[in-house]
Amino acid sequence: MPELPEVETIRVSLDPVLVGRTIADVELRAPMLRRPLDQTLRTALLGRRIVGSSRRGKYLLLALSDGRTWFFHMGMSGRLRFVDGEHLPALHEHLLARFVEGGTLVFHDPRRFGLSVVEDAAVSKLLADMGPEPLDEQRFTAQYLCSRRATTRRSIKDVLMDQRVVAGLGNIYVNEILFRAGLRPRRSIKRLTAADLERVVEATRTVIADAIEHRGSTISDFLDGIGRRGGYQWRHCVYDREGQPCPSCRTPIKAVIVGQRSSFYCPKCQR
DNA sequence: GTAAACCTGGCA
DNA sequence: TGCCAGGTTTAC
Repeated sequence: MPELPEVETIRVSLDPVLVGRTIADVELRAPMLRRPLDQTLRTALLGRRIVGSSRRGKYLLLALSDGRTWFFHMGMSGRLRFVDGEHLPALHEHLLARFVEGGTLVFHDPRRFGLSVVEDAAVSKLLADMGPEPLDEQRFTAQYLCSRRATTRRSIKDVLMDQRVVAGLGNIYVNEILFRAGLRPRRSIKRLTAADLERVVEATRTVIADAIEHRGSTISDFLDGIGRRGGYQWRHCVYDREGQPCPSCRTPIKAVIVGQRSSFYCPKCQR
C-alpha cells in the first residue's frame, strides 16, 4: 500500500484537518511498532500543536509547535486516519491522538511494521541518506542514475527500490515504471544505455505523478487520511497481472522473483 | 549477495 | 495447512 503516492495522498488529505490542532491526549495501545510507543513519545506530543505537514520518500512528517518533527512510516499495512467526533479504539489501532479542538488521529497497523516517533536520530540519518525525490527534476536525472551505476552490478529493479538511490519507490511502482520504460526487471543497470536510463527517469516521473493524481493504489486495504480509496489500481499495466494480456500488445504478463519480490513484465514489450 | 526476521490476515 | 502480501533490517 504505502509507497510514495499513497503517503502523499494521506498527507494531502490530512493536512487541512490536522494543521492548527493541539494534542490533548495520547493513547498508546501497543508497547511498540518498529519503535517503542512509550512515555517519551507521549510526553513529546502532549500539548503540542501541529503546524505543518511534509513528506520525504515514504515518510510522513508532521511539524510540531516546539520545532520538533513527528515521523510516520506506514510499513506494509499502516493506515493513518483523522476521525471526527468520538472514537472508540478498534483492533490494531495502536496510537490515538485526541485534539483539544476535537477529533482523533488514529494509527492503525495490523502487521506492525510501521513507525511513529518524534525527532529520532536513526530516522534523521535515514532521511539524510535518502536519494532524491523522483519528481525532483534537478536531482533525479538520467545523468544521476548513470553516476550511480558504476559502483554496482545490481538489477535496475533493485536499484530503483533502493531508498538511497531514489526516495519512495516500492514494488508496485517499480514494476509499472519498468513496463513504461520497456525494460525487464532483471536487466543489470551496468548494461543499460544512456537512452535506457533516460526512459527510466521519464517513466518514473510519469508513473509517480499519475499515481499521485489518482490518489494512490488501493490493492486491498489502502485508505487515505479521511477513509477514501485510491484510484490508480485501475491503471496498473503489469503489477499482480500474471497471465493477463499486456495492455499494449496482448501478450500474457509474466511473473518472476527479483530481489525476493514478485515482479511482473510483458515479455514482448520489455527487453 | 541472499535468506530470514519482524506480524497478521486473506486466500487457494 | 501453507503460502503470499504494499517494507525494512539484520544476520549469514
